[in-house]
Amino acid sequence: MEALEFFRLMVLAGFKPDGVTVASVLPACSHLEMLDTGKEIHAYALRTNELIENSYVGSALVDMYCNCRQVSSGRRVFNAFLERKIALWNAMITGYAQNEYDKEALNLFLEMYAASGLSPNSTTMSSIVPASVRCEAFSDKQSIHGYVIKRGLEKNRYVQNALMDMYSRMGKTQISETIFNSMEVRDIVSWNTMITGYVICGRHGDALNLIYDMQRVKEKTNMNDNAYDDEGRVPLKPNSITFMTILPGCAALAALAKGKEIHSYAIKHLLAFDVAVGSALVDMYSKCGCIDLARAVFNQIPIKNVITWNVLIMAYGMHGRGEEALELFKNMVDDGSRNKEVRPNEVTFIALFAACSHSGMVDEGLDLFHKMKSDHGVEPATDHYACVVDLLGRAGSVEEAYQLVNTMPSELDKAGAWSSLLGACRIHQNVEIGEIAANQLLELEPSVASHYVLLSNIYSSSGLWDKAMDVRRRMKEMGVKKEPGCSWIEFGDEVHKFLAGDLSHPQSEQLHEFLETLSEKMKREGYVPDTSCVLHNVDEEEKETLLCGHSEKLALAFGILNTRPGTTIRVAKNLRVCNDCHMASKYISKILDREIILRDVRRFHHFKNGTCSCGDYW
DNA sequence: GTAGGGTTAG
Repeated sequence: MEALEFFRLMVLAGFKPDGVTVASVLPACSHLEMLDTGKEIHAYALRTNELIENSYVGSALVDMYCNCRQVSSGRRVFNAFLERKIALWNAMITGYAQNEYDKEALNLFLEMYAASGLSPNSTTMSSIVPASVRCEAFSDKQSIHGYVIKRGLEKNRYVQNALMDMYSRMGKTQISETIFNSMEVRDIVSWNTMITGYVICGRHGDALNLIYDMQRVKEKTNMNDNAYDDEGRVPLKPNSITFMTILPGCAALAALAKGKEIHSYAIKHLLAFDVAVGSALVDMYSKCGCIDLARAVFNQIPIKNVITWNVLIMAYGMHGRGEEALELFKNMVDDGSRNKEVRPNEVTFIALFAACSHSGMVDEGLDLFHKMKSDHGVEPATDHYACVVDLLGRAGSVEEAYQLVNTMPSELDKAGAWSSLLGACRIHQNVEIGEIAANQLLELEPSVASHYVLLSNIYSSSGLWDKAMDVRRRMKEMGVKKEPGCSWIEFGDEVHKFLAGDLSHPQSEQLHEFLETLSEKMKREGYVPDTSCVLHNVDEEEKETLLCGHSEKLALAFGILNTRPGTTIRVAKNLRVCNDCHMASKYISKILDREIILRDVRRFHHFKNGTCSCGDYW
């Protein structure tokens, strides 16, 4: 800021800023995204031949325009230069790449090479590598590594970081590791890139280990000081990017113990109260089944934004606590009247409708839907319709839900709404409307497995076996495959995964035996296996066996067998929980006196003493 | 010049 003020004073006082002055004040405009001031300086430079022919001024102008997202203005400045130095080429290439004009960046790179005879340097390559990664038209990505070596740029930290990222995104984490391990100097970006690489390929344990290592290296470098960032400081403290990379991984895995460790690091590094990290923590706790911890973290974040609130509203909704979600929304609106950072947005309403839907609060949800535009300025979009159709349909008003789909504005995509409607028809066994919805969906999204599965289930639960088989056949013909059911549970340092009917787990035999004995005990208490979700053309006894192989039951059995009596069991699943597993979990919670927290793909089920927090409404 | 951006129904 001061630099800019100084510049103005200088001009006002009659001094003529030279190229050096202008080229050093422009980066300030660029950094602060002060486009108008930047334009003012550009206009000033245009009045002086000496200035506008200065290549450094040109590069700074290109950079300023591109940083203010005025890429075409940047290109005009670039074009005006006939004699182009490498800094000018780099400014334009980087400008393109940072605005994701990847093809343009690559074309300019080729042009630079062909037309000017200039050799790309490390700056050029650290923009070209990410641009080529994103650019689909550029297929032989790995060849760029060879090119980097040919140019002797493979020892540059920025280029190495960019290459590591490239390999991670190509699924070749091992090569990223090789580069990372070979680096003489690593900075925070190197570490974060490697951590991200591990998260991308699902190696969460390795990602976490790297955060440990990071802190050890920090101690080492404090002594010999061979790693530094741009300002020459020792940089190897995790930053907010580190935490935001790893926390969603913990959330997805429902890895509570790991999440808590990360939380303690975040506290240690004074980042737990950062709004972005804090929001990610709230989400992590919520998705690990700890709604009260999520609330506690939320309460401690001093400055919240709309995402922080949305995360918590969503969390209460997922846990079936709709009343509290609405209460939070009131607080949010209240807070938003003073702070425009927390005004409800389109995601807020999705979270609210989901919360109402999970808690059967139809009237409250509809009321919000009718007021969202008038009271909060949020236009109902296609996703909102899909949620409200779900809200109505799930509660049994299938006809009304159908009417809502029909009254949707024509410009909106209806696939989501049809899909909600189809789901409702499955729950309430409405063949007629289900067929209508399915016909639309099989037209719009012929390769989505769930549409076929839902329709087939609607038919078979109404005894229309032939039609059900027909849909299955059609699905097979289309080559559409259903995502296999998968459940997982954190145990010790690892997350154990189970697929439906999985026999690969080392304790597999023991788990199946245990489930069979348990099943007998449950039957004595009144449990009747619900075989309706097993569609195979097999007899009842075989259906029961198939049910025992459901992934959530296997994960649950694993948890019970490997933890002390009374320990709460937390299981997560990639699909919705099936009727029978839901029922069985209720019995198990009672017979074995265990709290079971089961997260399905949409919401939580807290089983305790024979009942579920969802009230059997899901 | 290189790393991420957290929340989203079915």
